[in-house]
Order: sequence, then structure tokens, then C-alpha cells
Amino acid sequence: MRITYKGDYALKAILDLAIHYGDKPLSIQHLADRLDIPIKFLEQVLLELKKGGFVESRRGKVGGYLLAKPPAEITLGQVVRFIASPVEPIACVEDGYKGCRDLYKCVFRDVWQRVSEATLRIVDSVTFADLMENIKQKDNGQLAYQI
Amino acid sequence: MRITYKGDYALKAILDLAIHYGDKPLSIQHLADRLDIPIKFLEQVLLELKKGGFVESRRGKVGGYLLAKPPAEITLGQVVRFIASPVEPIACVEDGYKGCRDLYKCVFRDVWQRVSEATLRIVDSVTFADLMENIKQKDNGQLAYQI
DNA sequence: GTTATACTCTACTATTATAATCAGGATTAT
DNA sequence: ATAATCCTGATTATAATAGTAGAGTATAAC
Repeated sequence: MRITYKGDYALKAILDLAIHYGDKPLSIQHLADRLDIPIKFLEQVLLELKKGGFVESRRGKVGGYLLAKPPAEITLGQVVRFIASPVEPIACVEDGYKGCRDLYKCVFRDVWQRVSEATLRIVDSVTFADLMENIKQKDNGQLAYQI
Repeated sequence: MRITYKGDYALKAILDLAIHYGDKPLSIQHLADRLDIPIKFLEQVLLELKKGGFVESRRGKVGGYLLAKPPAEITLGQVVRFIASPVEPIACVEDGYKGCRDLYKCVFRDVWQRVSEATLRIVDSVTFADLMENIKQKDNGQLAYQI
């Protein structure tokens, strides 16, 4: 697994929307400013997240983005797998890989498999509600606005 | 952590040298043929591995490469950290990262930290002697030549 | 119904990482 | 000597990543 800027932006945007879950929509402009993300890039990311069912949007004057589900129902793993690179650490599970003559005998693959599983166990167990809780703890019971 | 072809090649070359530990040197040509790696690319990889102290080389007519240490003293983690991309799944531990305004409060970072640790626990616990043992088990007590 | 505000969509560009290739030069056993 | 082998540095090709640009569409408010 490798978290790119795009994935990082996606996670932060969702966290911000989670913090404002139940409120009015947050505009792209607003999110971009708060999260320090190039606005046109964030547009693309949010559109993708919408297709993935993570967020909803409202157009027009009081439009913006909303979290599509309660924060407790979205895990880091779901977002990472959807928007970022594969969780697997190596190409040998992907198409067209030709580094192995006999994949069944590859002893490395077993190790990468274990790494994948360990990674998934972690990212699939963390929800955005958990992250909000962590923020409160770090910030004396407040939901910090600086992400 | 993301294993590239380069890292994959490095690991396979070391495994092959481990299998032949105590024998005559293996030439780049030989390794490239057996492992199905572009020879000029493998040259670069082996040179790098030499600088890292993983392998030794002999020039001249019966030259080639040798493992610099017993297979039991080289872990996957050592090689991966040396030759491949960073084990950490994200850029926020690297230089020049500007996706966080306040790194100390970043709740994601804690998760990536846990992923790193879990990954390291695995790759640091596997030696090339372990891998050789696994090959034997997969191949009815033989050390398979097809990697 | 006009307008301001916001999202939507498609295409393009720059930068970097990855993978591979090329052309020789240096060393050493025989 | 010479053939086999490693050594060195430059170059190229491809793809992924990150970011930019601009025209279009929907909607709430007036």
C-alpha cells in the first residue's frame, strides 16, 4: 500500500465532511481552503468519491458536499481501496506480471500476502468515527478545525 | 511499502545466491537467465546490492557474485529498506510533505505508523534461510531451481 | 426569469519514478 | 594475449502522479 497525495486528500476531505456530518453541505472551495488542497484537484477527487458512494453533492446556491453515510460506517480501508493504490505491496498479484516463472512456488508471495493481510486488518478496523474520537482526545474534547 | 520490479529482482537474486551459498560465484549472465531479468538491469541492481554489503563480486574469468553473509543473517526487511521504496505507506514522514498543517494532530499518521510497524514486524522476521526452507517444503525436500 | 453560486465534465500539461538500454572501460584466470 | 567477467556513466521509454484550464449544467434566491 502506498498512500498518494490523492488518497491523502480524499481521506482528509471525508474526515472534514464527517466532522460536519448533519450540518449544511461544505463547498469544494471551503474544503480546499481548510485542507490546503488545490481546488481543481479536489474537485476531481470529490467526484470520484461521489461515484464510490462515500459522499453526496448538492448543486446551486447553498450546494456543496455531504457525507453519504454516518462516519461510523466508513472505514479507512474502504476509501483507500477505492481511491488509492492497491493495498497489496507488489505487482505479482496484478495483471501482466512476468517476474515469476512459477507463481505457485514463489516464496516471496507468501510474505507479501501476510503483509497485505496485516495492513487490511488495520485499515479495515478504523472508521471515521474513530478518527473523530482521536481528534477529540488530542484536542481536549474539541473537534479541531485544523486538520 | 511498494515492491517494484527492481526490488523484486534484488530479492530473487539474493535468494538464488543464498541457494548457492558456499559454491562458486554465479555470473550476472547466469542469474539473469535463471531469473528472467534483463541483464543490464540486473547489473545495476547487483552493483547496488554490493554497495549495501549484501553481496560480493569477483572479477575476471571465473568471476561472478557471491552472498556476503550467511542466508540466515539477511532478512527481507534489510533488503527491502535498502533497495526498494520506503516501508512507510505515506509521504508524510518524508521531506517536503505539505499535506498537513499540523502534523502532531494528524490522526491518519497514527494509522500509517501502525501499518509500518506491522509490515516491519513481518519483513524483519523473515530471513533468506527461512525462504530456502519454505522452498524445500514446497518442493519435496529439494531446493527448486525455478524461482 | 435572471443571476450568482456551486457542482460537472473533459482535456491537457508538467514532473517524477520506474524500467530498461547502450556503449564502452577495467580486471583477472587461464 | 585473450576471453570472460564485472564496472561505470549516460541515455531513453513508459507510466504514474499531481496539477491546471475552461466550458458546461443545475439550483436557490431575488
